[in-house]
Amino acid sequence: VTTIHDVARLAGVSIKTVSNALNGYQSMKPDTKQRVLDAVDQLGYRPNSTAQSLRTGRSGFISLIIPDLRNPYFAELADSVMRAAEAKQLSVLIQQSRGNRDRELALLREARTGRIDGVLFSPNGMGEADAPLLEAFDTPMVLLGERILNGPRDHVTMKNTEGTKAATKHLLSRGATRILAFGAGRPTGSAGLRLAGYRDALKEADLLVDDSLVIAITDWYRSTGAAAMRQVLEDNIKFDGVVAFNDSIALGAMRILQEAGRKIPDDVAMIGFDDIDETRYSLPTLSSINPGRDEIAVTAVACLVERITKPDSGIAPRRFLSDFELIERESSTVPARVG
Amino acid sequence: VTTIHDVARLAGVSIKTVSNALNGYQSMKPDTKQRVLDAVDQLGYRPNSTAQSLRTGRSGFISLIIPDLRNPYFAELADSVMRAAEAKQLSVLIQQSRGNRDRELALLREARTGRIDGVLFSPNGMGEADAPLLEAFDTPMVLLGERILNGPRDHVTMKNTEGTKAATKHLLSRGATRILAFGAGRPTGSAGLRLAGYRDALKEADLLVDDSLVIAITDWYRSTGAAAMRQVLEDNIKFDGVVAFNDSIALGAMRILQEAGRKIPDDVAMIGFDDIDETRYSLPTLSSINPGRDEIAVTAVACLVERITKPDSGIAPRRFLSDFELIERESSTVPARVG
DNA sequence: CTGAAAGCGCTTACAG
DNA sequence: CTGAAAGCGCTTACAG
Repeated sequence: VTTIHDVARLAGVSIKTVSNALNGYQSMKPDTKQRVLDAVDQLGYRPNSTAQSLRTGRSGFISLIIPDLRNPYFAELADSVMRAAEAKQLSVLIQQSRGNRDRELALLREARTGRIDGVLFSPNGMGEADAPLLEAFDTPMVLLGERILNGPRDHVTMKNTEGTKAATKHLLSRGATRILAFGAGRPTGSAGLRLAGYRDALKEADLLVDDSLVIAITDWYRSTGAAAMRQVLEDNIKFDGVVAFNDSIALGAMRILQEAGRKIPDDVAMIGFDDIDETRYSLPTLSSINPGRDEIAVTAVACLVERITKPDSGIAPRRFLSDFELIERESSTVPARVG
Repeated sequence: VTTIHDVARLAGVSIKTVSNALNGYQSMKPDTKQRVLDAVDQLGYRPNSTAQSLRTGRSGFISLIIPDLRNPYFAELADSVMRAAEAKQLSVLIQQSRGNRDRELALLREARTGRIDGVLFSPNGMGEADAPLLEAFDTPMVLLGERILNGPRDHVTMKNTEGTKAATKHLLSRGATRILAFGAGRPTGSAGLRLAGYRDALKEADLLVDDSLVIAITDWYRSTGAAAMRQVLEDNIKFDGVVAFNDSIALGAMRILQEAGRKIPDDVAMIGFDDIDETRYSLPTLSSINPGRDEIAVTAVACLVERITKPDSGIAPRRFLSDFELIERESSTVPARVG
């Protein structure tokens, strides 16, 4: 392999001059610089980034710890984060915790071995009670998601409550009167926050919450959404709108409704949450709340970069909420477009 | 930060002894070792992996270059690769080429800066014609996918032809007589190979290929599958089976069929290809060809590790084909299970 | 504007 | 069984 010494020798300068020419520090005599650059080209020299890393203390890597890449939401988040990081010349190391608390802790510990400049952490196994543990990790860190809301770290998340509130109002404005809150479950985390938004919207419209319309679903997959909707139909619950707390359960429910002969949006108007790619491909396409994934990614990366570059700025943990956007698609359009 | 020198000082030994104790080389006096380990614990010392990397010439990172993480097939491949790599103590750096040839070349070049031990490359922008270019990269590399079949590198892929052949025979054995080859397109790559399998199966059954049953779809998404199926219905083509060349187009087509009142599998039996997670959640669940993604991942990683550890073994490029498995689900079951 | 030298934190022949 | 020292390939004060 060719090193900086080979280049220096060929160009007839010291290695310092090679380094300067490549990194653009200081002003140099133009022809010296050119000679170096020519030598670099001729040898096909590429600086060894491990050595740069050891010397500068920066690797240019950040890690993104998420539960599972097979979950479309996280795959898309990862994509957004990679784009945001690229703009800052950072590479992203995706790590899957599989929702396992021990793995999360192990990954956090691993981040301290110097090959990673900072961590974007979306906890899943760890919860609010573990917040104090995070202080033990001196790695720059930004938290994502709703599992740890009051940790000792910067936190970037979305407007869960405002999002479902807007979704609910949207269906109300389309004439729906009996709307399912589809996906309630644990009182904490996203589910609780999103249910609160549903309640807020009804309250503002001077409507009472009918508890039989609040449908519990703990894990939010296509299959659990389908199963829950099957049960709703069996229980003969009357409804003309569905605010689903994520897109997957909405898509699962949609198929069941259609098989039962209910037209969407004519008989039942639907809206999901997350705005995953699939919502653009389903039939009908699914209205959804875009929680601002790109903004979350950009903000989180910017925050992390700040923590990395100013490790002891003494700035207290900050909270950021991205703006959401209601995306209207066929599933809640009146009158219904023909597919 | 604490370094190996701090540990050595506290334990009253040289840094070499600390290194030995941690890496388990050679036999050591047990109590010396214990003293070192105690010091490590007490200081919370973790070796700096960048320094290790510079010294040993290994980073423990491999990169996986894929077109797009938002494509479920690649998200799942990435997951499989990460598992396989973890078993070999390697971390995976996922890089998205977005199907762009220039980006692919840039990522390949970047891999030569020393922070990456080897590359798992699934070309998309680059094609067969670019195969010679790959020789310019001295990085250990294993090719995935069907874009470059005869490159100068190890290649791990799946039994495309055999898979669709089995799928087609499966539907024939279920009584289907007019089966769509759903997703033909470019003659090269997966589409061509999979169409060949369809033809093989018909030939073995002494059936002629009816060209009106060969449906062209260039890009394989849910939406393009839906559109193609709409067209098929409009054209009034008679059929009672669908061999889809991937799962996404099958899922898109499925919805259109159901909206048109066709029962699956009673009126139309269906099978896809890839066995993505979604096939387990759709209604009906979708039969599919599992192309052996885990085996591909394990083989590719093993191959790459061999190339990394024996860079000049002089072994010629090798080809591996994973075994496939036909997964029967509701969409091709006779008689139909009730969902 | 450029060179000689130190040092980032490790591992590993080389001695003893 | 362990220590002193070299060196992986860079960047960056320190001189000149």
